[in-house]
Amino acid sequence: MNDDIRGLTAMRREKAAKMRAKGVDPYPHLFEPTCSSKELLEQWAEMKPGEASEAEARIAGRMMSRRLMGKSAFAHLQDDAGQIQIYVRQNMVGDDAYDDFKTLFDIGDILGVEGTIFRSRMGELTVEAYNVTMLSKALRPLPEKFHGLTDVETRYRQRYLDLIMNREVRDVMETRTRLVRAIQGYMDGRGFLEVETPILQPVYGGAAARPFTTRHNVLDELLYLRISNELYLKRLIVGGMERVYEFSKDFRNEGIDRSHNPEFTMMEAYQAYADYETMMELVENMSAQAVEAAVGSLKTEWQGKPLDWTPPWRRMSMAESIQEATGMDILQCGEAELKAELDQRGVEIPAHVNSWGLLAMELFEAAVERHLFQPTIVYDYPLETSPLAKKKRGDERFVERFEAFVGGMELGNAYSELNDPDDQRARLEAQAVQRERGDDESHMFDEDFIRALEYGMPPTGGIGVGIDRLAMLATNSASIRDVIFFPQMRTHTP
RNA sequence: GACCCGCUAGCUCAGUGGGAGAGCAACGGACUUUUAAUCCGUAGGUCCUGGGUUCAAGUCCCAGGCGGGUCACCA
Repeated sequence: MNDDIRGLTAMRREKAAKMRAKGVDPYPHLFEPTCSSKELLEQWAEMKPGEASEAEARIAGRMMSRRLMGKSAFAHLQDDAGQIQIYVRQNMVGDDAYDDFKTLFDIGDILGVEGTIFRSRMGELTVEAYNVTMLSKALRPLPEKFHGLTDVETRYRQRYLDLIMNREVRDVMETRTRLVRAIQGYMDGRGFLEVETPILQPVYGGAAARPFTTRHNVLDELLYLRISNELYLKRLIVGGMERVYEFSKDFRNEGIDRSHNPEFTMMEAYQAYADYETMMELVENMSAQAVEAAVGSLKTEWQGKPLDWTPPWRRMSMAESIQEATGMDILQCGEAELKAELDQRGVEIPAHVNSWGLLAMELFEAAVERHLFQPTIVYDYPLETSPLAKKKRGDERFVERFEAFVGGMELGNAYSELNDPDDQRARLEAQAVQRERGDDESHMFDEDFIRALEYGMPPTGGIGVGIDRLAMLATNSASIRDVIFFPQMRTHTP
């Protein structure tokens, strides 16, 4: 934003110019370190304070601190693996080089150092330099060394600065990557094939949400950024690919809060010749295995309370869960009683919530969902809530659907997938009616998807798991912004 | 979208209607095992923006911006 931060940037630019005047490039092309800070620290772990070695090392990193003491100086370099101290002595590097280090180098610069190993009297392993090279001159100053960078807005908007100053950020993101790797390993091991399906879709579906829109110029067509990849993965099941999964970046044009980012990651999986009970076992075992691989334990902490991922998870029907929380048996209640209970709880009922099933869902969300702390599977949802799920065997008021809740958040959603094309057509037509009544999040009608089902889809179980939320839970991060490198922010208008 | 809180030096933060401050970073000087190095000195401000009240506004009021939180929305 500021071209010159109170003269600090201009001063650093001048230093770069002075280097160029001496024939030294402040942005040289290559420097090849022989080891990392971490490797050195491990290799010399046994060295005692005051000891020195002839062994040489070449390291590189960002100078994070510096202590100038006349004719010698200590500094810390930070690299990918951590930090290591360097020692620069005038009669070792030479008068000119030492003077450059003092006057032309700044905290924040990226340096290359060649030197020998010793451990200081105070016990810190140190590289004594005989050569210090500027690898990249930093024109902007780093935040203060002790308090670092804490302003959350700056941390999100300038994540690179956050990463330089706050090591925990990278630890969280590394855990996230380990989760993803572990899930891929789990799914691959069960014979699933990882696939990719379109992000740009002419008809969006697979979820109830408002989409982002865009336009293809040459086709002159309106396109939607996917809110889900469900209908494409089911087309693959129709095509005879019996086990598929995809890590899908989905986009939903809704509010932003601690557990919602407009662009987020969902892992969806579909398995032929399976149903929602198969998926219950899958989500428990997959999540548990991923969490254990990522953080080393099945027992984690979430917002001050212990969380135990060990399968099997608690299971109850939605009706049971409502009865437990409110004492009401929704199976014995009509719409009027549900409405009365919602009124009493101060819940405003949206216009499109106009049936027993939708009212029951409303009550579940208001009274139960946020209290499901330990991993819990809630199954059998009212028919109207899920146009893509099969009706429940033996009770057609419900569908074979479950959601998994952890820490009061929805982690996953699964069905015995609807494969009767005529039933599917009827359900999507009912959604169209809902849409006309003002529910702008109801499903679009996807003619080609119906056509695919008309060729025959085997009985199938499917599931979607929120990867950002799993990462939040595994790393005890209170906000989804802490597990996404670049969370959505309003554009600054100066 | 509603309500609450925050926004002061590069960073972290004090600031009681009347002189805009500290620490770190920077700049100059001393110092060859320091590590929040130490010591002496210097410079650095759109107090988020715009109005208003007042003799006087960083401080009080109104509107707006950005962020955080709570709620609403949220397959």
